Amino acid sequence: MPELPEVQTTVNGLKNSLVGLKIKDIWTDLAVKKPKRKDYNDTLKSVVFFKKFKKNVINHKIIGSSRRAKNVLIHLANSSTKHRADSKTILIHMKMTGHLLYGKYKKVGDKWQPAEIGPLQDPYNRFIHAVFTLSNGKHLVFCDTRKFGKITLLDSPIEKSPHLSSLGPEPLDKDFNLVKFSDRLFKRPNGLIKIVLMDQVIIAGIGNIYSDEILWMAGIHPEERVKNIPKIKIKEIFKAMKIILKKGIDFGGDSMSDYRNLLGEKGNFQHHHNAYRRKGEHCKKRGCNGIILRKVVGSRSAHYCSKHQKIVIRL
DNA sequence: TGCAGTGTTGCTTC
DNA sequence: CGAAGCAACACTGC
Repeated sequence: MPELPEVQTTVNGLKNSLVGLKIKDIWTDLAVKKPKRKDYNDTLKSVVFFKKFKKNVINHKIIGSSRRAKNVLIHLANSSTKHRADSKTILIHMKMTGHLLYGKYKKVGDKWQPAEIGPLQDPYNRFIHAVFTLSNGKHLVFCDTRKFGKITLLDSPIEKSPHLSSLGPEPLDKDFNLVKFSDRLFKRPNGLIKIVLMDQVIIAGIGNIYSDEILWMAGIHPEERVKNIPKIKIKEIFKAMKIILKKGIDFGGDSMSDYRNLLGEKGNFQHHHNAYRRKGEHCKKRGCNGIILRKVVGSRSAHYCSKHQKIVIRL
């Protein structure tokens, strides 16, 4: 589930809790000799990579954390004071069901569990597949029900890495303005607006929940083709994008499903949905008496108002 | 009990 | 090149 606001919430937690600590050990049950997919070869799902990863990460100090698209980045201090280019960055992509947790953990048999009573014991915080032991005796834990998540290591400069190089601009960057936004969308003039908004090459960080909410606010049908959207409506989408993503961050992310923050607690954006997962309910837009519909668009489920999000008829 | 549905992405095919 | 479909995986909820 994690989209830009959820990843940002996790990164904010990492900045608060982890900076200055050293990584003392790493455990995972994901690594196998022969990964099923080529793209797993440089992730913790490969035994060979895991060995290399440990060598590069253990005893290194965490100096910061940041977000790029839906990726969590954990920046490590240089391994050598002589070679600046040595600095490494851990990249974690949570995909569908991953999240990072921080606290006291203990290993019981071949499973890890929280050592103390609290939010880390939430049922969705089981399924632990990687554990970083830190120099203060606490742990950074990666739990991921469906095991789609990706953990890898980047050399600097990180933007050159194939894991990041094809990503579009950050929607919340101050200098990402309406003209740039429009230029990005029109790289896919025939694309359906919902699918284009979620295309990480066009713009980074938007997924299914936030695209539904953005289009609801802008009053655009998810299957509208980019080339058919009038300029004034492009501006509405742009404004809605900035507002909705910031609101997501302000509410600490969306925990309608399994997302939890670094301390294992729920976010609150799910209480403020206007479209996502509201099928059959009344539209909340003032003066609108539409009903929220659900339709599969590009093999994703789209939610939109029957009345104020209609396809524009062009003559 | 069984099966449809689930936030993401990258690979393959056309 | 772009669009579409599926596979990676395992659980929840009807």
